[in-house]
Amino acid sequence: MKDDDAVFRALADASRRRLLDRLHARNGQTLSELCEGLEMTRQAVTKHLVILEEASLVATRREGREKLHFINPVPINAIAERWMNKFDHRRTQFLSDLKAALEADGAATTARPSLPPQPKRKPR
Amino acid sequence: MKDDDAVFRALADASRRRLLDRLHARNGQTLSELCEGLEMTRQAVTKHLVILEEASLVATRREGREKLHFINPVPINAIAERWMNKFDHRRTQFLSDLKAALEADGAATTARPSLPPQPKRKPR
DNA sequence: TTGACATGCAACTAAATGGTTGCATATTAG
DNA sequence: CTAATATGCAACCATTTAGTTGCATGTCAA
Repeated sequence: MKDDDAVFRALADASRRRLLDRLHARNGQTLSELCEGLEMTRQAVTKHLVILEEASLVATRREGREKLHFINPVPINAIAERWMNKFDHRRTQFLSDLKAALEADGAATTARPSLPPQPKRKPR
Repeated sequence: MKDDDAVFRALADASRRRLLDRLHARNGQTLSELCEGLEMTRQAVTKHLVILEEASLVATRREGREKLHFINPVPINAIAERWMNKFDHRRTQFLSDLKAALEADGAATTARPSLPPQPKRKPR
């Protein structure tokens, strides 16, 4: 699955996810419609949409002087499904690994994220 | 869901996804183990792992002089599930929108990505 | 036809990102 | 103890990225 990359990268940006949300709310919007109310230039939005297109997350059609944008649900579902399956059949295993790891006598970082800095033990 | 962002960004990089794959293959590996065979410095790998940790995709435990890394399947499943649901209940709608859009008399870009450049219609 | 509207293109900038090198520190094996 | 091993930290660098501005082009309505 080599061109997952484009999809992952496309989804990495919050503005682009917001654009997808907008299309999710109403499919087939024009560029200007998608720009409305965003604190971003039209050009910025254009660039985001291009990236979404290149990841095949959005398809476009020219309608006279305006460009309509449509969600393509396929790649996102494909990835979500693949990654879910990937982690799901081992999910309980991973969870018990994790639990064991965190409970072990070593104080896992992620479980206690904001511990005060441990006083450095005096060097030998 | 505000801290999806960290997860999406963490998953955006192919090296990090590869690290997750490695952990998926064998959970609880040390830093040096995770470095083996990668054409990347240990420091680079460390940075990637930190990003994965900050996204809570990986948890770590210190074991003597080595650091063990464990997959946390929760956030990735959460996101996958949420995005799948989001697009799934409208999936057929989106697909028919898409089909209609692509079939419309306008030649959609995404569907026919490598068309030869259309001869420009002569200007008025 | 003309002007307003919708989009496209290019050059530029600032900041984030992925990576490196060099050195410091902690732990374990002899 | 000492040396080898495992990791941590900081400064630095190159590239990518997200955004801007300015201008060009295409299309519609009056």
